[in-house]
Amino acid sequence: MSGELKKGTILSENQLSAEFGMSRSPIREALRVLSNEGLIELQRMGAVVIGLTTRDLNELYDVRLLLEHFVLERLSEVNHDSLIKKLEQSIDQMNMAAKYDEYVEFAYQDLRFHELVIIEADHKRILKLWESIREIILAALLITTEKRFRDDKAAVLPLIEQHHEMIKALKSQNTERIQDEVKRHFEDTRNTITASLLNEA
Amino acid sequence: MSGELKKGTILSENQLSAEFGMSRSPIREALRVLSNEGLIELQRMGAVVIGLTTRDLNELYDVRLLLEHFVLERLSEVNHDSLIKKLEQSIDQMNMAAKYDEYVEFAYQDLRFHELVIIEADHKRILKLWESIREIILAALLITTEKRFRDDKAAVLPLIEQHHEMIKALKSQNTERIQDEVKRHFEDTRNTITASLLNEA
DNA sequence: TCTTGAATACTTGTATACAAGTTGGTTAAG
DNA sequence: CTTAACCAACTTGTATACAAGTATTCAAGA
Repeated sequence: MSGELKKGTILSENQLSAEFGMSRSPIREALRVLSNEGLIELQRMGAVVIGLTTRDLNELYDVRLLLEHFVLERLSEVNHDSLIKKLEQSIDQMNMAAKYDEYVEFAYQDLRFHELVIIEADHKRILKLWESIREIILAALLITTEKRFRDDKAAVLPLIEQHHEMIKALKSQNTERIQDEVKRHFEDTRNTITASLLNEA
Repeated sequence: MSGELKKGTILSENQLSAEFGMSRSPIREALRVLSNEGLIELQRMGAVVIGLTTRDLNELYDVRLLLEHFVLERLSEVNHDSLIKKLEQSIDQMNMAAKYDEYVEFAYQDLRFHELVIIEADHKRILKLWESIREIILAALLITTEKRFRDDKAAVLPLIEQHHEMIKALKSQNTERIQDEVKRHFEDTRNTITASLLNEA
């Protein structure tokens, strides 16, 4: 995802196990995981690195929006005080992370915020789908957030603000308002992520 | 899924490799796959079998509907003659399968029908999600279809009819009609599958 | 009787070995 | 010069070996 491995590169289990000083077994498992995430494609001989195109990132965000839309549809009409408390805590930690330039922590809290919402829906199958894209989204957020912190630190504030807006919308228990707010937020991150990831790749 | 392994049963790699006369490596991979599908849960020692509840099956159908809804939203306004031709072919094969009591072929064509629609959307990430539930849905269809063929063969006809209706709706290029038809079809299968699977489990 | 502890028989994770098959290059023949 | 065939160096999939850690059982002592 960082672009370190160029699209089309062929990875072999032997080569990787030598490179990382471990045996083929854990490498093999890692390759399966990456394949499930769609980052590599397993073929007869060797695993080929799939480059991330703008389209791929858009598709990733299609799925994020799809999942979160579904989840919020279920949550919107109920009161979720304990969820909101956790979300506020997460935002507080984002602020702390921004203050002390801890971009890893910031990215993690951003992910955490959305994950909390999904978990709240209490839907095993949806949670599985989330888990299947969780790592790749975390990776995207890490790369993007690092870049954001480095290039334009002030750009972090509107991001935090958007999460505040989502909480406000949640409190209103107005389904439409909630969905709008989430959609707007995702459009925003979608653009930022696409821009930073494709620069590096 | 057939209920052969009761909920809570603990599977060990050693035990399974002995039982199936193969080494731990392929068993291990199989367990990962089952874990990704949510049929077992990997814990520190042993993998525990997750029983399928009514709720689990409903959740599975939530996801099917979610995916197909998303896909059809994208397809509905365009003309898809080649897709429709393939879908009609699939229905023909369902009819053949019904005629000659080939329930495996029937179940496969049922799956195929919906898979064709998803493939047509040409969306990598959505296709990955589909692939992650494909096997479990096929298993469900196989069990259900076998039971349907055995108990009440005539019940197969409305099922075929529903697929016809979906094609008609697709031809109309009326988004709302398409979505309604798919929803109705899924409600139907959802109930049938829930009923047959829980009897056996 | 209950608790504690040690031994044993499991478990998984990783490393290595081997078999079967694919790819690519080099050599020999036409 | 081209083509075909063989060989060598790779590949993955599976089997096996080993190390580290965990659960359970049984016995001994409080």
